[in-house]
Amino acid sequence: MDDEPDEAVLEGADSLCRRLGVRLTPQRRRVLAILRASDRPLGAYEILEAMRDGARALAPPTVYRALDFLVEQGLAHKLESLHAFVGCTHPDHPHSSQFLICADCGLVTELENDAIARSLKSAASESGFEPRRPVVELIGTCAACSVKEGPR
Amino acid sequence: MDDEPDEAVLEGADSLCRRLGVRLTPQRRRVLAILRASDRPLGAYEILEAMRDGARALAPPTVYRALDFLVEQGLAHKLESLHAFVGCTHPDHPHSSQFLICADCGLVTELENDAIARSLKSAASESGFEPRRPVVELIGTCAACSVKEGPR
DNA sequence: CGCGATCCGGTAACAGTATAACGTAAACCG
DNA sequence: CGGTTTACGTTATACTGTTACCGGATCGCG
Repeated sequence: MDDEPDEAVLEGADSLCRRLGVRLTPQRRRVLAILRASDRPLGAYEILEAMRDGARALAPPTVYRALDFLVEQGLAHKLESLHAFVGCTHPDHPHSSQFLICADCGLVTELENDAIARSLKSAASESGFEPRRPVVELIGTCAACSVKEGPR
Repeated sequence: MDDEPDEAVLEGADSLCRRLGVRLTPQRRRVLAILRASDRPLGAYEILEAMRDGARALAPPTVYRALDFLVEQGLAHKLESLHAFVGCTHPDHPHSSQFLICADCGLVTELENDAIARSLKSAASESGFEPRRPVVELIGTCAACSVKEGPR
């Protein structure tokens, strides 16, 4: 059992932000830590709850601001179809990712598939469209759940 | 006053539903008409507003139920990143579509690109994932707006 | 026809997600 | 240091979507 690979990840985030010239404040770092510690996507209000400090509760904008920052820097992703957020599994380099979301067990897998990225990019440029933020989420059944439930 | 291509579209929807053995009730037909008459995605509450009949206002579930139906039959699509809905531009055959969403002017273009669909499907099956509902939305700048604003 | 099953839609209340607007403090930079 | 920008706390509120319950229409069938 590991002494937190988390801490290493967070230090990676620190150095990434230093490179980008942006500030990974304690608040933002904490939100990132919560996301990374979770094995599933978290809603903003779940994060809010996880951040509460005894009786003292934070307000939504605090968490939304931190999330905006993390998403902007590529340290986290928003899953539009779930209204939830995940920590990025490989934030070190810029990338466009895709998500496989199991409707049955909630498992989310982040892909970084070049063939998909390329086909998107080329379809967009055929229309003269300049993509900025791709949202690619496949909702379906993961391998484990397909087996469990049997082929339909 | 109307030779509206709309009426033709709605009749197409009628016959599609007959084929599918489902009922395109007046309520649902009306929501579809509103979507098709709009040149941009509409939120559920905008549709609600468009459906209001003088002083008499409908309640949200009415519209959400109609939208659920339309989306299920492929007559409309939900844009997850906008929390909004559009009428489908080619509902006649089952298809998985992709959307180009201009963050600047709001223009939304529906694509039906096989290369994208194939690359998604193959990436999914590599993971043993069985896709059911694809969500593919590219947020960026459309051709017209790219020109207007100039290359950055 | 009579009867149950099912589908559709009206209504009230509410749950969940996200933002606006405003103020204060801390960090950065000349 | 003084001015500017950035981050964060707080209140209130807007927007999006759902639960639960009910009555009426429609359909299948004996």
